[in-house]
Parts: sequence; structure tokens; C-alpha cells
Amino acid sequence: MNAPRFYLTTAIDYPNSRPHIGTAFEKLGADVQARYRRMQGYDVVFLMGTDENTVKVSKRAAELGMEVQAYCDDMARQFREVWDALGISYDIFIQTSHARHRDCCRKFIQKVYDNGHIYKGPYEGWYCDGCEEFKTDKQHAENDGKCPNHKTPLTRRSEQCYFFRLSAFADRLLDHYRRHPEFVQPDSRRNELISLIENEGLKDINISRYNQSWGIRIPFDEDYTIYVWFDALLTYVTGIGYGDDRATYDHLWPADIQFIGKDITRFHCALWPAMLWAAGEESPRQVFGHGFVYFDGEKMAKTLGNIVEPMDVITKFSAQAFRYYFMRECPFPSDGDFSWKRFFEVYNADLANNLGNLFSRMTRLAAKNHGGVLPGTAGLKPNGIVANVAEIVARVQGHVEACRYHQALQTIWLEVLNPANKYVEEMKPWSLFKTDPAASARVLYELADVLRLVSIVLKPFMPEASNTIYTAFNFAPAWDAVRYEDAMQWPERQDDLRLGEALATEGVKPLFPRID
RNA sequence: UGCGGUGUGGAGCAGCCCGGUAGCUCGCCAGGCUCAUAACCUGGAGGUCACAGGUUCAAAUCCUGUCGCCGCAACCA
Repeated sequence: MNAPRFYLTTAIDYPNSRPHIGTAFEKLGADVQARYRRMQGYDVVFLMGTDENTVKVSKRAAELGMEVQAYCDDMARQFREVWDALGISYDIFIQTSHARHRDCCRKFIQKVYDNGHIYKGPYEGWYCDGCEEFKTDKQHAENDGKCPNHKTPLTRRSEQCYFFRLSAFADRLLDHYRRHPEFVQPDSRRNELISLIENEGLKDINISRYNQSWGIRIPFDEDYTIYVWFDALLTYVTGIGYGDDRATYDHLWPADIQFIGKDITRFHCALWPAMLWAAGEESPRQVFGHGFVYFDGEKMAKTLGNIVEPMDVITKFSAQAFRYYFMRECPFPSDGDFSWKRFFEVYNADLANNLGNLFSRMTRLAAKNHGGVLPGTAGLKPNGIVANVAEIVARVQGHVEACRYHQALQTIWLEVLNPANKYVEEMKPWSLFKTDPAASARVLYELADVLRLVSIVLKPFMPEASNTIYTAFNFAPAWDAVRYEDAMQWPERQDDLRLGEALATEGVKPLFPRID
């Protein structure tokens, strides 16, 4: 029970459309981190959810003729289906329309109000009657004074609303960025943010909406609802007990990493810590703004009609392949691209021909030539095909911990799998078997050890495929107890290395069948 | 205007911070092998590192300028 805790979150999504591969990219990056930390013995709590208290969601429900809550619950179910299919190992899924979040959110805003960081004042801006919302000056300027959606003229309107005193936190924020360079990651995002604040400053922001039927009521003025950001960000704390379970909250907060898209860095790295401070709470330890996924080089957008959904890929291939492609091909800290052509190439080259084929040739040789048992290998220490395993594993670990997932995977393929394939070719265990079966068995033993190593370091990335590889043998320790460090060591085993019964008798199925 | 990113053999990228034989994956060509998912291994062709100046014994790498492409309103991560 003394395990260190690790609390991480992803952005919570607007449920006015189904998740696409870009949304999945973020969850995947967070999931790899969560799975890695669990392996390393952390007490991990992984939170995600849907952000439902927006006018757009209520409108979308109305379009479909649905009651808003029913619509939200159904969308949340659809999101979770996708995340489950991808193997996203979240622990908590928050819906902002649910009572617990609402009640705790009201407590939070009341606290900020009591602390004097919220005031009432006039807000004046360009208003669209059709959208029932204010547009920015920039939108007004760029659309000839018309609403970009309705094409009707915007009118100047002023109303009383509640402001959060964000401007008062500018200096403290800048100081925080300097004192904790790890807070905003990657570095390029931090630099952008600092220059933004230094050049443009921070303005107090309107956190209320007047006379809306859907949303969370402001406790000190029930005619208003809380504007989405001030509500949505709070899921990160209400989900772990802010307002109703202080013990759990104190145990888990501040979050270790919060994953978000690079476009909302501002909200998470400026507004969010300021809100927390205003309520007397701590800022999260790190906010990681990941990159975007493009499709055939273009930004995905509903209006372009080029949205790819995760299920399109998963049902054709597998969640494992999906996970590999995005973690290998799209650098998490910057942008990446998805195309079917590239997907086929990467799948065949890395998964089918390299990893999958190595697994097949090793296990089939073991089954065919040695009856699935490699004699004389009990307690035997492998020589090691790869010389500097400890150094390589440490390097992979460093990449994973810094969310450089693509580099972690590249390292595994370049430094472990490629040499292993070359080794098979050099040693030719199939012909060696004819003259010296013991030597052949020894070669296969070395290969098995590489597969063991690879399955361990790949566990956070492809949990299922790794499991299949690891449990094809009688490796120790048990799969659920495996840590990264085990990849560096030779497990003590009292019996000879053998294939699992199913593999030995029923034969080996391709792990990743080639795509033709 | 401005801000940020980017321009490296046919494609996708690394290298640039901390100057010193241009590297990786895919594709292509030739050969080898045949245990394996027609896979794997070896060799090869192919780049004046966007362009022009400058610093230096030496620049893809540092400095200056020019040009091209992408993102910075909304749906949206």
C-alpha cells in the first residue's frame, strides 16, 4: 500500500460528434504512460470523460429530438465503446452533466468567489441571435460583421456577467513556468505560452452565461450558468473527490501529467493553474500538449468530410496495429500523419515481416525440431544477442517517460529486433539442427530471450500482442508482475524453456497477418 | 503585417542545441537463403542537405537575407 501514486488525465471531449483518430491519439499516448507506470509499480489513476454542459451539446440533442441528458449518456457510451476497443485503461470516466461533478463544481466556484477572485461586470461584444452567443472581435472582423454560421449581421450587445480575475495571476504564472520548466511540455509549447503572455497579457475572463437552461447553475447567482471552461477543467479534481472526498483528493492531487491537445495549452497552462490557486489548491505537476494527426496531409474536419474513426481501422486490422501505428508514426510531442498507404507499409514492414515473422520462425522451429522443449536450458543464462541490453532498455524507458513514444519504438526495432533477425540468418538453426541439435536449441533459446525482452518493453504499447508472445513460453515472472527491469535480467527458471501446450500442438498463428 | 512550425536521395523521417566521413524505414535493382506470414539476409543505384551570401582550416549543422509549404475563425485534439 506504499506504492507511489500516479494520477493522469486526458482532455475531456465534447460529445457533439464521435471520436476520430486524432482524439484517439491523445488517449493512446496517455494510456501508454498509464500502463507503463502500472508496470513500474505505481498506484495509477487514469481519468477521462466527456464535457457536456455546452450550448452546442444541447442544440445537437434538440436537432436529434432527444432529451439532453439521454443524448449525453448515449454519446458517453459510444465514446467508451471506442476507448474500450482500443484498450484504453482508464479508471475513471467523468460526465460533466452528472450530479457529483455538478455539486463539487459549485463548491469550487463558490470558494473562488469567496476568496474574491470573481466579480460581476459588464461584458460587451458582438452577439449572434441565431447562435445565442457572443463572437470574438476577430470573428466579427473576418466575416464582414456577420455570423460565420448564420451569415446574419452581428449586433452589439452588453450584458452583466461574472468575470474571473485571471489578469491578477499573470506574474505568478510566468514565475511558475520559470521555476518549473517541466510544467508545460514540450518546451516549444512553454516558449509559445510565455511569449503570448508577455506580449498580449492575460485578460479577466467571462465565466458565466445568462439564462441558459442547460449547464451548471452558479451557486451565488442562479440566473447564470458556468461557462464551459470553468466547469470542464474542474473534472480533473471533482473526478477524484474535490468537494466530497478530501482524503482521496489529497492522495491524488496534484496530477502527475495532464494530456491535452496543443490547441488548448492556454486554458490548461494559464487559466487552470490560476483557477486552482484562486481556490487555494495546487497546480498540476505537468501539462503535456501533444501534436495533431493529419489525414493524407490535411487537417481532419467535419467540413472537409475527411474524418477517420478509430473503428474504421480497428475492425479492418486490430487495436494492436492501431496502437503501434500511431505511437510509432506520429511523434507524440509534434504532429503526425495517417494514410492508409502508410498504414499498410508500416504494418507489413514492422509488425508482419519483422516482429511477427521473428516470432513465427522461432516458435515453429522450436515446435517442429525440438518438440516445443529446449533441453538443457533450465537455469541457463543466455549469452544475449544484444550486447548492451540494460543500456537499451534504460534508453527506451527514458523515451517512454518523456512521452517520446515514437523514439522508444524506433529504438526497440533498430537495436533489438533487427539484430535478432540478422542473428537467425547467421546461425541458421534449421540447418544447424541437422548436425548439432543442442546447438540449434541454444540458438532458439537466445531468440526466445530476445522475444521475452521485446514483449516486456512493448507491453505498454501493445498489451495484447505482447501478452501473446510472453505467454507462449514458460517465462518467469508471471505476465501481470512483469516490470521493465525484468527485460534487463535473466529470470531464474527451474525447468527447461518450453512452448505453451496450445502452441506446441496446434501450431503458431501469424501474430500480424500480412496485408496484401 | 505578426507569431509558430517546416523545407535533407522516389516516399516518410533522424541528424542541426554541443560545427569535422550524410543516417534510418519504405520503395527500386542485383545476389543469397529457404526455418518462417512469398518472409529473412547481403550488396547496389539514387542526395551540390530550398536558395544566396557570411563566419571558420572545416557548415545540413552557427550568422544574415530570400523563397516555398503548413498552422494560428469555426466544426475540432
